[in-house]
Amino acid sequence: MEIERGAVLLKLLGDRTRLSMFKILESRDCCVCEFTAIFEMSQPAVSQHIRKLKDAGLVTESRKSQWIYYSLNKESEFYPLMQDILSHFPSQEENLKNSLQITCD
Amino acid sequence: MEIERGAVLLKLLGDRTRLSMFKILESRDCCVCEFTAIFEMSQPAVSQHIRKLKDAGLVTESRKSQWIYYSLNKESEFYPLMQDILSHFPSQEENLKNSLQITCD
DNA sequence: TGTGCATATAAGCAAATTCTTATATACTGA
DNA sequence: TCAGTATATAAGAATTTGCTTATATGCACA
Repeated sequence: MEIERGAVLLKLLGDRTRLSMFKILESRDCCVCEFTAIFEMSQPAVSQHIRKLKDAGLVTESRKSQWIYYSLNKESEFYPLMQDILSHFPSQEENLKNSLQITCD
Repeated sequence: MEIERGAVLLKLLGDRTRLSMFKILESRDCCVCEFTAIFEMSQPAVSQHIRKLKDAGLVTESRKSQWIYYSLNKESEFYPLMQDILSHFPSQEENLKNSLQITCD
């Protein structure tokens, strides 16, 4: 992988919120409203983070009626590196628990 | 490793110049004047990048008369992750060649 | 068709980032 | 001790980032 392009990926992962998002997406797909609950962050803020990931081809979206679920894009040239990086971090179960009572359905 | 602290490392690596520096330091120690030649970048700019790496404990320095050589800090808690990341990138031999005629000595 | 919820996007702002130039410090060797 | 080289640091400017608030779009369901 090119240094130039790799640096872009690493910069995207180099943000607390986005890194957590990735780690969560590693274990299950999520929609925006879940992230707003998990991170106690405004909906536009979450959408803007996701936009960056989508623009870089790191995540894919699939609409399920009102909701849009985001997943890690396993086809991305960055996916192997992403996996390696994520393996160094603990699962974000705690964060997920925080949002259990607010899960959208 | 904590997400919070990991994001700091990834942000530091998420810069084209610093990522190249890391990759070069993986194969050999370097001093500031070499980096200025390799990257065709001003000396203060290089020093400021290195300062960030040093502050995060990612590199160590050792003075050799006039020159200060920087090395990857193998004792850093981040070192295993750094290694994993760097393994995805090609060696920076080309950049090193560019500076061969300018090596300081 | 109209209302409500989920999401996207735009515009604006404050803070962070990355340079620049200027200057200070540390070492070497005549 | 002085001149030259290597490096660090400070201050300032331009750019980028990550939020905010306001508004638009898309879908579901009565």
